Amino acid sequence: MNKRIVAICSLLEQTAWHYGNHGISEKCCEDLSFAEYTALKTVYENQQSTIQFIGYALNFTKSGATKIINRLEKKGYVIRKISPRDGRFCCVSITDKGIAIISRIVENQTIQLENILKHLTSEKKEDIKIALETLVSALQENKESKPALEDDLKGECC
Amino acid sequence: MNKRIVAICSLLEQTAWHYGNHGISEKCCEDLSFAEYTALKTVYENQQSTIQFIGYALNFTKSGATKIINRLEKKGYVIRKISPRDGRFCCVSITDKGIAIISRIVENQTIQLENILKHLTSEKKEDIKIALETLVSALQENKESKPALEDDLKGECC
DNA sequence: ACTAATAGTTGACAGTGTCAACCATTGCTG
DNA sequence: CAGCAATGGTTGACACTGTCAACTATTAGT
Repeated sequence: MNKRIVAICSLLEQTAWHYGNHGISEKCCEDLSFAEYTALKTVYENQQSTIQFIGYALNFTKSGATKIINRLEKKGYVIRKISPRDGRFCCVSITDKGIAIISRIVENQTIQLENILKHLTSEKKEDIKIALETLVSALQENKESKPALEDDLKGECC
Repeated sequence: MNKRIVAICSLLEQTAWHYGNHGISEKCCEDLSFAEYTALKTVYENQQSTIQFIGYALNFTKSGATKIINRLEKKGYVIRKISPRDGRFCCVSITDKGIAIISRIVENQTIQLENILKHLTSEKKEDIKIALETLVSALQENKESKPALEDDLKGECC
């Protein structure tokens, strides 16, 4: 077994734990869980997302997606609209309040991470960024794409 | 706000999501959740861990740690023993069955990750590894250490 | 011995995602 | 155009899982 890959795997798990629900959420997600924050960010980055799209992005079932959007709507961070083009679809978009909290959270996390990485040289930070980019895009490619979703619903369901 | 740090933050969140409960667990953790797997790995790497130590490693309360060890014990992956040195302590150690499942999971994940990263050159993989190492050790340093735990209980409570 | 501190356990509870069944809308077919 | 299948979304029952607060048991200090 390739030792380097094993090591990367283990490192990824550690960062995942740090950045998952048990590292981040309590400190800087205000009234959002990590899942809710991720969902909200998805909506933020893909205006007029459908419920299915959000579910796909989070690896949730559609009912899971419905519920998380319910919570976000109740808290005032997103709004639902029925698509005029096709009454079955639901267009979820972020509110100003939603944008505000996303900004605050990103800012907080950035400050924290900046502090954690403060001892590293600029080059090292750049290396980390590039490495993560490579990794994430490799992960993305690996995720089997649902063409129907990708093509049809990319930000224009309304 | 430092754009590079913001980017790293976002990338970390994405990998965290991939490697957290919603990416990994269903595919290769058999009958273990990601949390249980992490706990088991902690026990594996720190024989004779106390409950508190496991809780600390996972960012769980001690009652959370108790429960996760309960589950692992019921499944036969760890055993409890009361410390002969101090009857308040609980020494948790991994069983052969536990070692076996850890090995299987690590192997599966390695194969998966190997596949995901197969298009990258050896140098790039090395870069990723080094970058993650830097990051993880920076994260580790940041985690305020509980000296009492660290000194007293490191693998020798029994 | 009495008291305080510490390790661990327990039960009630809340948050959260899945499953299966359901409704509503649309599109296809004869 | 009627009927039916396909699709998007919602709902309620459920199970899992971690926290909180209260508890027991053991040890250490005076």
